[in-house]
Order: sequence, then structure tokens, then C-alpha cells
Amino acid sequence: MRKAVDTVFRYLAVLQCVPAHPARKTTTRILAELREKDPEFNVSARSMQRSLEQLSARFPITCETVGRTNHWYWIDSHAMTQLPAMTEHTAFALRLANEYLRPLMPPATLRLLDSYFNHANRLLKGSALGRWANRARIVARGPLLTPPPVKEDVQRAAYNALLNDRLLEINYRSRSQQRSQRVALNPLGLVFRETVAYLVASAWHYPDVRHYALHRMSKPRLLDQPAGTPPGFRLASHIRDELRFSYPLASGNIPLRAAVSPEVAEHLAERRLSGDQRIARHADGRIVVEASVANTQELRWWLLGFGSAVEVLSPASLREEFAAQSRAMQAMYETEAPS
Amino acid sequence: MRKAVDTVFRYLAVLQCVPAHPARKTTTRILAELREKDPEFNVSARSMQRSLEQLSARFPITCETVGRTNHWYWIDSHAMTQLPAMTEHTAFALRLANEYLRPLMPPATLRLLDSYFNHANRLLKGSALGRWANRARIVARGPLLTPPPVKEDVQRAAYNALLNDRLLEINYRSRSQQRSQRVALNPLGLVFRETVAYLVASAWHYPDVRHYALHRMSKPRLLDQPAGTPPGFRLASHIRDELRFSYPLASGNIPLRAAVSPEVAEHLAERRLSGDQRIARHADGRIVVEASVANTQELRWWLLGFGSAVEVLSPASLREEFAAQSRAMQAMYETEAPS
DNA sequence: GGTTAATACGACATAGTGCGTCGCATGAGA
DNA sequence: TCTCATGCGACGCACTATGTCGTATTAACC
Repeated sequence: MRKAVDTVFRYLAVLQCVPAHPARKTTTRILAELREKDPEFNVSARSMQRSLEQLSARFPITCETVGRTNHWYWIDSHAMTQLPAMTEHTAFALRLANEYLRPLMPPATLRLLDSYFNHANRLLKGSALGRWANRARIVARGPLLTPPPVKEDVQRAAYNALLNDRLLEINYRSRSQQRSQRVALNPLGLVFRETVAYLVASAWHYPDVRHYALHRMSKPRLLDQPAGTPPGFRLASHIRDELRFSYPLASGNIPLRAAVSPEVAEHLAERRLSGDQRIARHADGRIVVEASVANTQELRWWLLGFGSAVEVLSPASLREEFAAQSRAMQAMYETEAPS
Repeated sequence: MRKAVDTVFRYLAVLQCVPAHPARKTTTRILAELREKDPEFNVSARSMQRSLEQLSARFPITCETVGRTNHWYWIDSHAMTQLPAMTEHTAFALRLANEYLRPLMPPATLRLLDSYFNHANRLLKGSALGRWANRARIVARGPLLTPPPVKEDVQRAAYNALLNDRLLEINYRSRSQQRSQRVALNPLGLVFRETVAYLVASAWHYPDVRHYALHRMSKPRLLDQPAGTPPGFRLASHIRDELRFSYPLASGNIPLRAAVSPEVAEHLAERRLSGDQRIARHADGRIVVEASVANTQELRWWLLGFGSAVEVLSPASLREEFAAQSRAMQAMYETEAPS
């Protein structure tokens, strides 16, 4: 039964089945995959050949003829079409997302999303929204840190190794040693800390689990040997243990009480620290914030950043930490600056 | 003249032209838009009606008949197809992006991107990558602040007003006043500060430009009157001026010199403060970082967050600021905590 | 309330095209 | 050299997409 809608449907399925550039599929493979996915895919091989040929006239797909068989692929993965089409609002949101993510994500990971951002930009360029570049600004916290560049092949290999549970052989240039060293890693997880991506892995024979920054890797090679997970390994608990000293992620919450300046109170009135946050204005003019928050290092950073605009009242242990911190700082700054 | 496979591609064009749910287009509008885009779109209106009806049988599009005219739209914006299909790596990157953005973006803006994230999640669910939820973690800086919810209609109206240069009438509940007030705003720009979105606008007759938080708006109504931009207004300079006290974005860079702990040095070795950052290890064991950085409030927050692990050496003015800050903190904490 | 414009939709005839089938050419592997 | 797999040209037919016309319904306007 030949209906144009069916044809459209089928063509879309074909287009979705054709892979993006580095990969490719033969005509018969595409047909087989589609037949398997949808049993009512009753077209002859000839029709499939014709479909692909037709589609290649209007979409950026081509075939490379090796021998007698055609291998199909998308030429330009940046040329993207989607149904339904992206709206201007969504395009704008994507543009914002891009700006937000740029200082946070490893560049190689971000590059995977480039086609989306490009698509959004192309859409906005034509419309009145194009001016929005000058009409929206993101005021970020913290300075813009420059993310270290990760080699694209390293990123791909690391993701693949983790995905397929395979050993990953790389040159690793650790911070302490100048020269890089060839190691085979047993990938267990990925941790992103600000802009840096770390592969959580155990080196070849050794049982201990360590962190390897992706940007210090080079010359990746996927080994055929399957990787093994140490019994009982769980990424969440590993992070808690491994990063205990630098970034403790305590499980329990603590009841925080702090006196804050009007500016900070205003800040917190809009973005609450927790669901149960309460802000009370005392008789003496001080504003006290109460909230149960996770007892983390990040909390300390964040509170400390406000300086004298925030005074931790309780828990007593946290107050003592801050008192010690301020004593140390005061001692530091009261001496003359060394040249 | 009905050329070969034209029908099929025309149907595709129609599918791309039909908007996602909240929006909708009439049959004639779709025809007009397509005719304008592609001059060889010589089909009768009747054909277009038939096309849409046919497509609605296999694709999630429907029409709502208001009066005598049909308004078409995609039912389920979550059902998305993109060409070429999303790869697993990209899906994973999107998933990460989602996690990164959640604490940063206004929820309503984030919701515009939901279909992408959902699409990615659906893709990952089936594959081996599904486990990646337990294999990747983002270690963020700062506690998770709860973003204030923005009403969806407010967000849409605000974006539309800015896009079409139209006056926006809303109920605004300012922080100081309990009751909300009806105001007509002249939209000029959007500013995102942490998770809060502000509309930069001037109220009806008044010449001064102010910031209106989106989450304090309700009952939006787009007016037909065109909005006007004050002569010489530029968002970037406005932010610099308006936010001078809370978030100064000074234009010039300052040469920062700071003594840091080994941990902070390690941190900075990976994410550089600036392109010219240098880290020197002095004879007495102290590590000194030099970089030219923007002279902003965020820089102070960020440096202060490290507490006694960072000692600002120069510029002298900045060091004096930090010395004063630490004196104030010390004074604060050496007195007993008030109950 | 009457009139007009706009839109949707059913019916019908016809052209022309998508699809299956067949057969041949070509390249790879045994 | 033989065999198998794939691509591709050709052919014929069924069937569907399309334009046209007429009618029903609604909104808008005087």
C-alpha cells in the first residue's frame, strides 16, 4: 500500500538510521536494522537503494562505494534538522545554556553539543531574536577559569572505554613527573570538578582506585581486554571517601544559623538555601537565617566568600571553624606583605 | 506538475513548519510560509489540507478547530526526532549539561530544553550508557540554591515582549511592598544572576531603568503598543552602572599576586585564572600566583572563599580590602555568639 | 439581521509515480 | 574460474496525489 505519508515515515526512519560521519552503514544493513525494528517495513532492497539515492539529493548524506557495496553516512553532523523545528524561545534558551556551560564543562564534552548551539544560533540569526546577544547577560559568580583542553580522541576513547567496559591504554603525564608514562586503566567512572574531567580508574594491576585528569592523557588506545570492576565499588561512596580531604560530601545535614547583612538576606530570599529556610529580622536590626544544609566543604567556601557579611552562629563547631579561619587570616594580613 | 518524490519532501517541510504545542499555525499560514520559503511550492490549499490530515494519522500532530479554521501543532513535544540521530556520547553530554544547568538556570528557561534532555535520557535508558547515571558525578562549588519558580506564562510573555518590542503589563510584587501593583514595562534586556532572571525595563512613563525579577511577576499581558528604547541605552554598560554596588564589572584588569596553599596551587594549575597566569614556588616553600584578572566583586568572593589558604599580596588596595575584611571577621567571631 | 469573505471538506476524474520484479553487470572471496 | 552479493537500469501496473468545483459553516462587517 503506497501512501506518501508512509513514505515520509519510512524516509525519516532511514535518515535516522544513517550514522554520522566517522561511522557508516551498508545499504543492506540499514534495511535489515529497520526491518528488525519495525516489522511492517516491507520494502524491497531496490526501494531502499532508491530511497537513499533520493535522500542524498536533498540531505547531506552520501555513500562511499567500496567494491560493489555502498556505505552511507551523514556528511556534516552540524547540519541538523529536527521535528518539530526548534522554536525561537528554545533557541534562546540553548544560547543561554551555552554561555552558562562554557566555563563549567570540559571543552571536548561541550563540543559534542556544538551542533545544537550552532543550530540555535543559525535560527536566531535570521529572526529578530538575533539582537538578543546584546539583550541578555549572565552575571556569574566567580572569575572565568580557563578550562584545560582535552584532546578529542582522548575524550572519545575514555567515554568508549567506560561504555564498553574495556581497558584504556594512555600516556599519562602526572603533575609531579615531567615525563609521561604509558598506563592501562580500568575505567570505573567520571568525575567533573569545575571545568576538569577526571577518569576514576585503577591502573593495570594495582588495586587502588585513583583519579586521572583527562587533559593529561594522550595517545589513547582501547584494548580488547575487558575491564573489571573491583567488587563493591560504587562511585558515590568512592567520591565521598577519595575526596574526603578536598571536597567532603557529608551525608547528613546540619542546622545552620547565621547572622547576615541585608544584602545577603536579600540574596537568600530569592534563592533559598533549603526548603525549610527561615529569615528572621531581630529587634537589634540583625537578620538571622536558619536552614538545614549539607555539611560540605562547598558550604564553607560559599559562606566564607561573603566575608564579614555573614556570621555563622551555630552549630558551634562550624562557628569555631570560622573563628579559627578568621584568626588565621587576620594574623596573615597584619604582618607586612612579603615581597 | 508533481515531480518525483516532491510529495515526500513537501510533507517533510510541512512537518518542520508545524510548531510544537503551545504555539499553533493555521492551515493557510503554513501554506503561505512554505510558499515563501520555497517558490516551487505550487500546491493548492486543498492539497495542504489533505496533507495535514494525512500526516496527523502517523505523526503526533493535531488541529484544534476554532470556528472554521484549523490550527495545527505537534501534540507531544517530547516526541522529537532529529537528523542525524543523537549519538550516545552526545546524549551523555546533554545529561551532564542538564545537571550542570539545573542549579544555574531559571526553571522556566530550563523547561524549554526539557525535550532535549528527555530525548537524551530515553536514548541512554536503552543502551549500556544507562548505568552512567551511577558512573558520572559533578562536584559543584557552592551549595545548591533553590531557584524561585517563574510562571510559565510570565516567562513566555516576557520573552515575547522583548522579542517583539512590545509593552508588557504585569502585576509586580516588589520585595518591599506586600501587595502587588499593576505596571506596564518597557522591556530592554534580560539579566541572569545565579538562578534568578531579571527583566531590565523602564516602567511606563518613568525614564529610569530598573530590574524586575521574573518570579515576582504575574498575570502578564502583552500590550499592542510598541516599546521604546531610551536613546543610547546599551545593556552591557547599563549592567556595569546599575549593578555597580552589588556586582561591579570593572572594565580594566588588575595584576593579582597572591600566596596560596599547595592545594589551591594545584587547583589553579588546572584551571587557569588567565592566559598569563604564572605559578612560582618560592624558596621558603610559599607558592605565589600571578595573573591579570578582572577587578570584580566575584573575584573577591572567590578569593575570600579560600580563607587563609590564599593571601592577597598585591595590588596594595586589594590587600588592604582583604586585611580590613579579615579584621572585621576576627572582631565578629571573637565576641561570644549572641543567642 | 443580512451580506460577504474565509475556510473546510466531500466528490470526481486523471495523470503520473512509487514500488515490486526481473535481469544484467560488476566486484570480492573461495 | 565459479559463486555470491550488491547495485542498478528497465518495465509495468496499481493506486494515490492533485486540481477543480460545489457546498456547508462561521466570523465579521455594515
